[in-house]
Amino acid sequence: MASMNDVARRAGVSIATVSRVLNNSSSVNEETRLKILKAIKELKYQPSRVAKRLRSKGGPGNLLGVLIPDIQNPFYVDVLRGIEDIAYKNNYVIIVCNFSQDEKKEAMYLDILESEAIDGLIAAPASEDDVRVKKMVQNGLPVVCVDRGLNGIDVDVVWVNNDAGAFAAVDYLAKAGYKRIGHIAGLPTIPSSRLREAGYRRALAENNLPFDPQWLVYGNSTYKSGVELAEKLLSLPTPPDALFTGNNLITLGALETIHKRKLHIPNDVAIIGFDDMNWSNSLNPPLTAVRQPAYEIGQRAGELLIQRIRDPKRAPIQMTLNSELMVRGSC
Amino acid sequence: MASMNDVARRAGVSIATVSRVLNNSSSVNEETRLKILKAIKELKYQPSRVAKRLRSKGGPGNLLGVLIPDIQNPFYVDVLRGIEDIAYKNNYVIIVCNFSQDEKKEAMYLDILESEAIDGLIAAPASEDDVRVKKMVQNGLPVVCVDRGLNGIDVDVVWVNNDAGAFAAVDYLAKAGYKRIGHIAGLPTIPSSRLREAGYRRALAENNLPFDPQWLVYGNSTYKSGVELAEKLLSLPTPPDALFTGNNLITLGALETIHKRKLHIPNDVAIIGFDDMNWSNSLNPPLTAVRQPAYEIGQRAGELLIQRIRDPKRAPIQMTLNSELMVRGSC
DNA sequence: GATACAAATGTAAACGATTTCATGAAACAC
DNA sequence: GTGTTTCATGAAATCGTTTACATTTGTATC
Repeated sequence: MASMNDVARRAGVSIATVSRVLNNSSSVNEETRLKILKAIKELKYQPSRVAKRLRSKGGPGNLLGVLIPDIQNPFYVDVLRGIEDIAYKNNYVIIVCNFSQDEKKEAMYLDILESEAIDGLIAAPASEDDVRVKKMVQNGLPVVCVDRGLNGIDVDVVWVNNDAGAFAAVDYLAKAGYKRIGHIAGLPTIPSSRLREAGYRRALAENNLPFDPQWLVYGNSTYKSGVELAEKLLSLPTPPDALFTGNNLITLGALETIHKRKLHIPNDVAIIGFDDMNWSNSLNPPLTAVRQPAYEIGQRAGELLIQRIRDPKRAPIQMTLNSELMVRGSC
Repeated sequence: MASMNDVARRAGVSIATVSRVLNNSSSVNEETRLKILKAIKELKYQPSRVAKRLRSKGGPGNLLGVLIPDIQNPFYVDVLRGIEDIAYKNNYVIIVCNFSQDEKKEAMYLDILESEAIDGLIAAPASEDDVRVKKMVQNGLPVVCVDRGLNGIDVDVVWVNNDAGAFAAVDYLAKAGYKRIGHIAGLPTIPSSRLREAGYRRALAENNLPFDPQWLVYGNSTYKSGVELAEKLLSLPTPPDALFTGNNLITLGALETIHKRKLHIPNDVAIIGFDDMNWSNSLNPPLTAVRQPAYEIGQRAGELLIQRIRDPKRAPIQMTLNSELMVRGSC
């Protein structure tokens, strides 16, 4: 790899001049300018982003960190896609850190990101009291949260109205005549899980349905937890006649259990899931789901982050996107 | 962020000694050693990976590039997971480059990766004649290919036996009595697509089924292409009575079309897909599919890459994992 | 007691860029 | 002709490491 020095030598100028041409920072004679450009082409010179990053901290290192809790979850993959699209368009690359809901792994990744001198971070923190992420914000690193906020700290957030989305789903079930609506919730440490649970409870209350604690179970937001908790609910003496599942993976896991038990949806048990997938229509039966605009969440987060990198003093924005109930055949 | 200089000052030694302690590269007095460790702790010093990478090229910068064609494809997400697991265990982080099957974007990303001074690359190149990836191999960068190889270049590859997997699927359909087996193939520029097509043709031949070109269509391996090409095949005067779909997304797209047309699987049309998903069982009906061990592919690729970084002269390995036909209800 | 060697540490150059400051030449005003 | 700008460029410091080389001290060898 040719360095700036090689280019300078070849063009017969100093590296300072080369740098000036590259950043057209100040006036340089047109003739030398062309000489330098020629040399750059001939040597196929490419500036080293590493050197640039080391030298000008706080300057544009063009590197972002993305911290997500579970890359198996299609929701985060879509968010990631949105981020990547925006990042790429702005000449940023992203380091993907999947911490698999493991706080130790999360901490390790945050250390590394700091050490990599990233320009900004998009994170779905492990909890809203996530000390490590909070500290990074306080240290002045541009941060945008997705799906979850941070307690007591003003930070950009992009999310959906989880409470309203959950309410819409459960309300729909109630109005459709289901009386024993169960809920498989995600990790209670995750704010969005709690908000969805709140929506669930509120919908029960407003429809005068009793809340029965045995029908509310908590898992860790994985496929496996969906399988097992559905098993648990459906084995009850009086099992729910409808399920509201807290996310993508839980839904798919629950479906697995329902099918294994040869139960008919929606006659034996109805189901509405939080998170839509573009193949929800091909499920058996087509799944009714609360759609989060995941890709768009990623895009918005990416845009906010790049904005904040350029203007660190902009006041924090909390962006709430709308969820939408996609009614299909599963209830 | 504290630097090595700060540590040195605090411990009353020179930065060289600090560096020696950190890399325990040569003997340093136990007493000063402890002093330094204490200073490191007090200052919460963390070495800068950027500076390290700049200084010692070829040394361990602990940064890998991953170049994948389509992050929407669950197959690659699983591969990515496998890579990430291994990378994380070895203190590497990965820059994820999703080029969305766009060669220009791929080229741009490769430039950037070079400029980021990555230690190694795991790539699913756009084609087996991918000039840019080839050049990186020739330049001595450790590279492992997944899912696809490179023509005329000896390079580590991890993939499955695509031909055999496809054969097994189509052979199964034939033996089950289907006579008009259609195939929605992926991009013919992708080696794995061609191998799957070869397996398809071979299975037809060995079962004495005529090959009808109108039942073989090519798309770009996306969900959308699955929707549209299934539409095309099923609109033929004599439509296929069974479909073999070339990948994950094509399968899901084809299912969408089949359901939209209210066709019954497998009575109206049977389907076997390449690529399994852990929720295949929840599809309508449970999907028969050729399973690729995607997560394991990622792990193996990660291991090979780290090996190669440590020993660049090791002879290239081509690792072929087994695919498996998961028979369920869709045929 | 001079020489040699090992251990412990420091000095300074390098990696590849950016950026401040200095310098020289040309242009202009008086 | 001297002084002041302006334009074009170069020299050198800097970012935070690693590492080749130099230096100091203590100890073993003859």
